[in-house]
Amino acid sequence: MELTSTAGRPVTERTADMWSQAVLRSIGTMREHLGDDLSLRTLAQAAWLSPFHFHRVFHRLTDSTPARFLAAWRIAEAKRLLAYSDDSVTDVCMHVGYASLGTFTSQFTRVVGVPPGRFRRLVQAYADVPFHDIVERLGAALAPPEHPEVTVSVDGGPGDGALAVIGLFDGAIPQRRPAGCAVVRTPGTAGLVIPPDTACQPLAMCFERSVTVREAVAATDLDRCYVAAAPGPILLDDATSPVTVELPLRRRRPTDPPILLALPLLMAVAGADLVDTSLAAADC
DNA sequence: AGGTTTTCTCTTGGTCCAAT
DNA sequence: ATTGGACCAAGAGAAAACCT
Repeated sequence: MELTSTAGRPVTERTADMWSQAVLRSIGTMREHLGDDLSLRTLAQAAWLSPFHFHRVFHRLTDSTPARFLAAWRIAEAKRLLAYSDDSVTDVCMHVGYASLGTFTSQFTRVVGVPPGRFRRLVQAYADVPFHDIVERLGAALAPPEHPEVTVSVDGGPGDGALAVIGLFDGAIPQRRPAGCAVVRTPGTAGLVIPPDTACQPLAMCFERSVTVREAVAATDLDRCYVAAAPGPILLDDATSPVTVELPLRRRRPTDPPILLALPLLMAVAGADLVDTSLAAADC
C-alpha cells in the first residue's frame, strides 16, 4: 500500500517507516495496557506524535481509527479470556478496560454476535473441534446466490484445499453481522449479493487445519491465521456489475485488526441448544 | 448470584477545513 | 509535513429492571 500525505502526495520511504514505527508503538501500548486508560492523547504520546496527526497516520496504516482498533483489541482479549480462563464475565470486563459491565456486554454482543456468557458456553461446547470442520458445516449450509453481484476470488493461505470464510463487512474489522458471506475452498471463487444502497468491504479469513475452535475464536496465533481484505468498500454500479474482487490470503500482521465475529461458529452449530435460532438464521 | 438489556447523559472521537 | 479549531456523531458509563 502506498502511503500519502494529507495533501495526497506519496510520502518518502523514511517518513513511511517513521509512521509505521509510531503506529506499531501505539499498538504495542494498546496490547500491553488494555486495562488502562488509553485515550487518543495517551496513544499519540506513545507514538511520539500529536493526537491530530497520530489519528491520521494510524488510519492510513491500519484502515481503522485508534478508538475502533482499541475497542476491537479489548473485545478480542475478552474473547480469549472467556475461552481460556474461568474468570467471571465481570472480571473479564474489568480486565480488558471497561468500567461498565453494561457497556461491555452491549459492545461484545454487538460485534461478536452473542453475549459473553453464551459465547463462553458455546466455545466450551466445541473447544477442541477442528475449526475447519465448523467452516465446512457452514459452507454446506450456505446456498450460493442465483444471481451474484460480486465474484470474490480467494487464493494463497495455508494451501492444502483449506477453507476460507468470506464476509461483506461495513469496514476493515471483521465484526458485526456481515451483509453476506460464503465459504470457499482455496484457491477458488464465490458469488455474493450486496444489499441495496450498502457499501460492503469483502474480508476473508482462513486457518490452518490443525486450529481448534478455541484457538480460532481466541485468534492470538498469527502464524496459523491468514486474512485478506479488499482495498476498500464496494458500491455497486448498475453499469459495471457484476464486480470481481481478488482476495490474496496472507498471514496476519500485528497491524491487522483482530477477528471479532464468531459467526462461522454460530452459523455452523445452528440448531444446537446453545445458539439462539433467530441469530443462527442470520441472513447471510 | 451472576449476567443481560435498556435508557439516559455526558465525554470523547472523527472529520472537515484551514493555517503554519 | 504537521497542527489546530469547530461541529457532529458515536461510544462510554451509570443505574435500574429483568432474566437465567
